[in-house]
Amino acid sequence: MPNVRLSDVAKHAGVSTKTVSNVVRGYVHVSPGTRARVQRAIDELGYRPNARGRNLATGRTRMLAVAFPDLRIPYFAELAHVIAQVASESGYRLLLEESGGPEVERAILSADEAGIVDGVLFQPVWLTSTEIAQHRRDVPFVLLGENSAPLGTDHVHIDNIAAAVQVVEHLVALGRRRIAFLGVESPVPSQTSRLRLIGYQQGLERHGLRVDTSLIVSGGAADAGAASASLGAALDGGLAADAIVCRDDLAAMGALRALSERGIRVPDDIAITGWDDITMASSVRPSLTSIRADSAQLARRALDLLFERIDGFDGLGRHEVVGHSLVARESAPGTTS
Amino acid sequence: MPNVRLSDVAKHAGVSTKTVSNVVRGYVHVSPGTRARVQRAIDELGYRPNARGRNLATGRTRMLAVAFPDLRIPYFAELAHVIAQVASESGYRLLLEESGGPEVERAILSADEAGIVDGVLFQPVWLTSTEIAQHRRDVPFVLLGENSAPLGTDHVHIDNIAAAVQVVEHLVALGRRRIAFLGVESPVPSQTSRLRLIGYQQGLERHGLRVDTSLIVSGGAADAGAASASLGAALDGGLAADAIVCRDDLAAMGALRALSERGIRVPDDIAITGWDDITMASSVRPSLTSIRADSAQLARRALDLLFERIDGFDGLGRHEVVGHSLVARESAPGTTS
DNA sequence: ACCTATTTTTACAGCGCTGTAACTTCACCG
DNA sequence: CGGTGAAGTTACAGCGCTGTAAAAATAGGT
Repeated sequence: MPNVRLSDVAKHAGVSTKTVSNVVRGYVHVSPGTRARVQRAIDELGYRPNARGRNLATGRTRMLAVAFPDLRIPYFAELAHVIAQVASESGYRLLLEESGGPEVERAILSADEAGIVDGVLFQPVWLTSTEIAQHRRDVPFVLLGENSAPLGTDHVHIDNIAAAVQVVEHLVALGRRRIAFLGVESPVPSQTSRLRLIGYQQGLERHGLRVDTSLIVSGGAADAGAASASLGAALDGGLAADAIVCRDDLAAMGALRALSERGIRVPDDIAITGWDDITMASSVRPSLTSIRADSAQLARRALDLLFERIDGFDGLGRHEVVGHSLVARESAPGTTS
Repeated sequence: MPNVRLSDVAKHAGVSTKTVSNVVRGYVHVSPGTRARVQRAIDELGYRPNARGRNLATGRTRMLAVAFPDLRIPYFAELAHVIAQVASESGYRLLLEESGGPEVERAILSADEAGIVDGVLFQPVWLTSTEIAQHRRDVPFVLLGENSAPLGTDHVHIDNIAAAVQVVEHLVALGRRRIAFLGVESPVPSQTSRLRLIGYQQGLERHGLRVDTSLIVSGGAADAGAASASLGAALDGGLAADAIVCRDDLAAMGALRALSERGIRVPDDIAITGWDDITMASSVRPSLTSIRADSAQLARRALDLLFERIDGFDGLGRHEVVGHSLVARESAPGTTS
């Protein structure tokens, strides 16, 4: 059974192909009679519109790529979910692109094939703003996350520094004074970690606490196992802290494990905070105090900016900050609780 | 700057469009001289092949859809990651389709638009085999997971029943006798839960243990929070168990929390097993004994079957079983440890 | 130098659809 | 009852690429 085409339907219904197209597309100005006749032909022949033809004719695919480092990291998976939801409301589907390394990030930016997707949502981790700016790009894209973006590029993120300050203040309010930081990549910290560290530092300084580099533990970014090992080693090496700001929830979960193994109680002996508020954060014991980005808003804004670009907007890059909040849970309870 | 097309390159290089196409495609029979000349033209004009045109001409898109219930569930996110890896080795990209409900599952099966993807990997949860068989499908697809598949459809899965038996035997070897099961959906259990329950039951019977329905706790499938609540209520209601087989790792994590809240020690008082061996399983404390599907193999086989279908194979459905293993960890340690 | 076999290149006809612009039809009005 | 404008419909030219088949160029003998 050869595939049924628009023209077959047209012939069968005795109308022009364009009219069939109009019916399929739901164009308003089609008389009820014609519409019914065409619809019958469609049903009788079992016609299905072919997206490839349409894509070529319209120059659109109604697909967006989401380029995230690694879907196995819950934060990205959960964010992808939200983006998929919001995008589907506008009739867009999502193409997965796991970047997983600098080369792949570069490849995504300068994809040598056009026309696959209408736009890209990209969370760079390894690439710097300048490098991003250099790569030509024929597809509209919007950057997500903490990496600073070049002038011409849209960018949506939360205020990491402010959030980190907030975390420190939360801990200080709890009476903690020796506040460590866990999860800095080594030897080169990611931009994400950098910003969070800056906020951490600012938070300490704001309260007259000295920044003690021995309290900064590297290793274990977005990797609970590694975080557990790193923190474990640090603890065994004499790390004396009464709170730990973790770079992300996975690091925090690793921290929980390392502490539990050593009989250190959370939050009694050491308070812990995570970051991202992944679903799991509320289910572990103790549940994690964490920074939650307003991801619905993040997705909404990022897609709006992207859609504008797709529609031809070509102005300067817009940099948008979406809200975040500190969710206090057992690992570093609110002062009231 | 109007987009550069194949024909522009051809003109610029003084060759036919097909020759340019041959160069771009890496076709062997192109003389070095011509190839160089064309390549120069490509570089000079900044030409990028347009996928839409190619898709239409070839009738392929080199994209596959992965239709999973919910990416926020770590097992699916991690599986999607593996599939993406394997697929990309064959030059395929992945389109995300979160099914999230029976209607969407149905929509995915009988998608009324053709030509978006070359094939679909589908893990149905709500749809039954008969329903799946009824839906016409113009795109090749392969089913993943436990739901039984219709005769004409390929299907890759692990042996859930055997794995569940194995779990029970592991617990019995640990000396546990009152083995509960947590995470059955209510009122209608998913096929997944059904199979695991069957295996659970078989395992018990094999050791002369009575199946006690009061030990079967419903609620909390793939939802740690709900699992914690369900189990908590059961415990408070007098559930007396010395081991709990959880439907999945998320349920197990919920169980850990519920038990910890009540001061019940794991595994001393109650041993716990999970299922899926998500990344987190090894990082929580106690780490989770879990069933690990050989997901690399799962992805590999599923894609191979799918590729065969895409290449025109039209035989009966193949049903393949891939391996699994029980990973013993702290929550239900091996007898040797 | 001539013929055959092979490599390299080309012309051309689509793939299946939509945008444009123009055409036809029809209701409505003066 | 012709004129006007909107509603409904259509012909046609692509969108950018590749498959086919055949022509042109080259190589390999004798």
